[in-house]
Amino acid sequence: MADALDPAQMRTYFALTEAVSLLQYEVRQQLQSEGGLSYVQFEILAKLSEAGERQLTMTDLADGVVYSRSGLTHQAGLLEREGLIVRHVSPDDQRATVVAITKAGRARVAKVLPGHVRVVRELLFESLSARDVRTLGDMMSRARDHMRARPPRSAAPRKRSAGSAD
Amino acid sequence: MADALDPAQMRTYFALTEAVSLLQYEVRQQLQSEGGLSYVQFEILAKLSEAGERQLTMTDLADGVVYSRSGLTHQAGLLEREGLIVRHVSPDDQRATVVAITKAGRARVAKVLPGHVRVVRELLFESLSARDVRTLGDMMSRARDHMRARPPRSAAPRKRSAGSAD
DNA sequence: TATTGTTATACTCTATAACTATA
DNA sequence: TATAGTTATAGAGTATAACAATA
Repeated sequence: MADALDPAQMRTYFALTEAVSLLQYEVRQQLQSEGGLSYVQFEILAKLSEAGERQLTMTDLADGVVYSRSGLTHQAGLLEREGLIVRHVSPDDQRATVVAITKAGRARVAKVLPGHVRVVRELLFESLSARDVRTLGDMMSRARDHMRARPPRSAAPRKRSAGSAD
Repeated sequence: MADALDPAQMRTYFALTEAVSLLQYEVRQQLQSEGGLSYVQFEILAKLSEAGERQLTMTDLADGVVYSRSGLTHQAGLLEREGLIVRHVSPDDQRATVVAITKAGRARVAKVLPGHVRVVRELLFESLSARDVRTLGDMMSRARDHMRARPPRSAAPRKRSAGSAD
């Protein structure tokens, strides 16, 4: 029977998806109610925050988020309209668009971050010991790297390398 | 500094969300391409499958999935139109709607399940030992129970108990 | 009066395809 | 010719509010 997971795997898979789903639900509620941000918008702002001096292009951003270019353009448009980011043509490559977070953008992140952290801490970390946190981090880092390394089975997710084999 | 997670927590949180996000993305792709099902639709069918003889109402279903009633009605409508489920008035309570999976519904689940399991196994479990699976299952079960037990902070998620406070 | 579920509606998210401009 | 990004557009998902029917 190849098309079944063993009981332990089933239990783990369900617990994982359910826990993460509950966590995501709360996180989204918090970001929306306290900062008027969708999760994706928060992710974009957070990435720009982290970047510091480094100039990020639209492609760099799309790289992190699992997202289509047009979707990112749309979200960037919304954020720009709110004055949270600015876009300008890259001096290095006229085709590229450099995205930067504004002061207002940083302020917005600062506004929602405490609540965000509070939710994550109360929901997720409150039930985990320091040792659990390390163990979970190790496992998930490994899993993430494994998934990232895995080449897409069939359709290339038009990320950067266009699949000529198709 | 209460509004920050320690480095280990940050790493764990990011790894967890990123890994799960990658996994969900692949799972969704697979369900859509192999069975024309959204994840929510698959969840509904899976729940009905598991239920066996037990009769589930719309409310029972909404209970499992984090979902509004109208959203569930919408999805149930789509599934019924495809002949994958049937709905009829409950004999016990005339207000309630009993939902049941059809033969075609079971067939659809059987059709997508192997691929679903394959994705989960290849992406998630391939990088985890049997011991990891148990450990992860324990932690996530604990976290899930903790989150389920937690009363909503402010707005009651109109599930069943209507919040009279506010 | 409270509960179950549906309907109408509107809004957001996301992706595809066509397009422009630059390398 | 390939790449970066935008635009137009269309479809799916989700939620709110108003509603009907039953408990």
